[in-house]
Amino acid sequence: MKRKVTLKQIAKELDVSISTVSKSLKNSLEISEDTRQKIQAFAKLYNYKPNNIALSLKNRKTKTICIIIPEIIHHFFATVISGVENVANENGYNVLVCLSDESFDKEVLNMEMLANGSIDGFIISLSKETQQKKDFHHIVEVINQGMPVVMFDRVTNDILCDKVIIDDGLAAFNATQFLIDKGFKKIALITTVDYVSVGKLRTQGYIKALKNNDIEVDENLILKIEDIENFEPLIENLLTNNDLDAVFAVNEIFAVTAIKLARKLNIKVPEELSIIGFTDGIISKYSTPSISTVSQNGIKMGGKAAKMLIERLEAEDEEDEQYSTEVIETELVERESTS
Amino acid sequence: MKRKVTLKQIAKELDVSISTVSKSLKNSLEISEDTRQKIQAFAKLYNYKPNNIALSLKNRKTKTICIIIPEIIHHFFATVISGVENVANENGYNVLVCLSDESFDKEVLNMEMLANGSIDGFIISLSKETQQKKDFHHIVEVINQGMPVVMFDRVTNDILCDKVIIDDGLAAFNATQFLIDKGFKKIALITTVDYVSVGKLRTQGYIKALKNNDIEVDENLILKIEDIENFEPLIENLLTNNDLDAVFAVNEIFAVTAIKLARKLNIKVPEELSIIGFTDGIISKYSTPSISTVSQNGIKMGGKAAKMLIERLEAEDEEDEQYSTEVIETELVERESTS
DNA sequence: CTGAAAGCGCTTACAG
DNA sequence: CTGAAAGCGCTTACAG
Repeated sequence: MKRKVTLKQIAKELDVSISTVSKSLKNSLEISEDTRQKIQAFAKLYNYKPNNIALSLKNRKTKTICIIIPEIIHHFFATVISGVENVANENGYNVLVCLSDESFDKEVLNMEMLANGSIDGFIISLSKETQQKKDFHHIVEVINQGMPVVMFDRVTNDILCDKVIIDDGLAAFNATQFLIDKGFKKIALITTVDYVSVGKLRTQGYIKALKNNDIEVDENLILKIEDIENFEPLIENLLTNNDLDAVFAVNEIFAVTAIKLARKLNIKVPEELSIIGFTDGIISKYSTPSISTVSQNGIKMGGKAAKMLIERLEAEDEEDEQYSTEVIETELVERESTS
Repeated sequence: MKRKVTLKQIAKELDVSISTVSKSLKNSLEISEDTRQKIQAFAKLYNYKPNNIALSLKNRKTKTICIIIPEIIHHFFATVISGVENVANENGYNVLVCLSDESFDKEVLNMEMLANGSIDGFIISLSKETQQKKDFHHIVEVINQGMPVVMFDRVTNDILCDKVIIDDGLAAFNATQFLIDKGFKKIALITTVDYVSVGKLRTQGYIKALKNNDIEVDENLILKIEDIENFEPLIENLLTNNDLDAVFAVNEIFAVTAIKLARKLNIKVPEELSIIGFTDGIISKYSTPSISTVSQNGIKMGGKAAKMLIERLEAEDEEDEQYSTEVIETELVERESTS
């Protein structure tokens, strides 16, 4: 077991100074061809690699960025990580992944712990609890310290920073319009409670589409789900008590659950009921029938977020306080659950 | 924008030495109650937090561990990350996630980049390509440098280190036996090529179960899939050309694809064909019919792996070179696709 | 062409 | 009770 070799050891071994070794390894012309070669050969032999931590301390940057997500189990977030990884690696950055588990405290803890020099910047999608509390002090603090933050998907207007989102309202509007164009009138919405930013926006898009087409908004057809555990009876009720034409669900789980319950209730999908989901994940693809859905390109979102963060990190002029919000386009993927 | 405050600045501001500040903040009894209080108050006011990088350099440990996985999109791996995060965080460790994308080169690059002081240890599941090449020099090197490595799921006997696995052979044996007990004789296997360690072991378990029950092993019923892209025709062939009683698939995707193709071919599942999958992921749960499967508790695997790594990191006596292999129990989850 | 010195931000054994 | 010094592993402006 040979420990990692350091400049100091090489210097001692070769009886030169540490500076000479350092410069030789960087191929500095200051050093004579001769000693350079000797030192480089020796270093290669001992497989010398500079210590990253020492470099980080010296350079005051770590070349690692952190992405904080609410849940890794959600396919969408896994997808975003993948996108972040790709462009981060391309640019020589490492990625630290933190899970908030939808908890405000864990989100705060993670940020505080890492803001002290461990990383160069954050990419974050807010936890539910944070969105509910509307307490963003931890993020503001980090930004005030001069550390760049890019928010994605679950963002807030209360914070000024770079953001990458989809147009949730428009996407929901389009999905609903798609159903209306098929001739459907009784279109139910299965959504989240309003404090989840994207859920609220999608609800608004749904309502707008109905109004635009002079269809009355029936509150009984709007199901806002709070508890992620026991929502099946609620959906079952919705399906049983209303003679629905179609359902628009704001995520995969709600959509696939609606499909399964419809089957149980002997409602044929798509013949008697059309269903559209949101997030083009693995469930939508492999469900039977497969689910038509609004695709949200997580890889692209993650890639864009990483790009924005890295550009800010490497910007020379720190004064450039022009934050921007990038909107990733979505598209409606038609599959078996509609028409 | 106030930059992070350092010990040096506090010392200057309060006109004491850096040592005094450092000690005061650690509540050292060496320092008088008085100055301690004064310094602590000041530090709190300026929200002083020690710089992690400096601590890492000083302590020669970073309190961060890295997990390298082949794919984050696989629900199972996402699940393992979650398990690692949990116990790592409980113990004050951060988690760096790296994706090898099943590529040998990316795996090597990731390890080499991080082995130079950035992290304290690795948790890794081998990429396909690495398993095919059987080239493990990067892992051996890291271990030789004294950095602990824990392998999970896709492991190799060629490396001595801590491991956490499931008994793939036994689990496959049990799943096959379960089908045999139902009275099925023509049981097909959809598996991976042999160089994927877990695929091979599962294949062996299947064969052993058949032999144990004096059922002839029919090579035509064993489908080894190499290409992850275009395997549907292969499965369709398998289903069409053999009058199967049951199918055992070594992962979710193969299982759900078999179900979808059976439906297309008008073969009723489970009435005419029973199907068992592997890995209790989200697809199995939400498929129609839902899929009976061998559950592989990723959270538990990840947690165990992290525990083993951290224990080794914090072991006093470095001489304890007793590596162990933990086996996580699996269970057969019965759902709609069987019987 | 080579090396001593200062510094990144911290800790701690040692002097006074 | 307080502080100067050395050190973690590196880089670089400055002397010689």
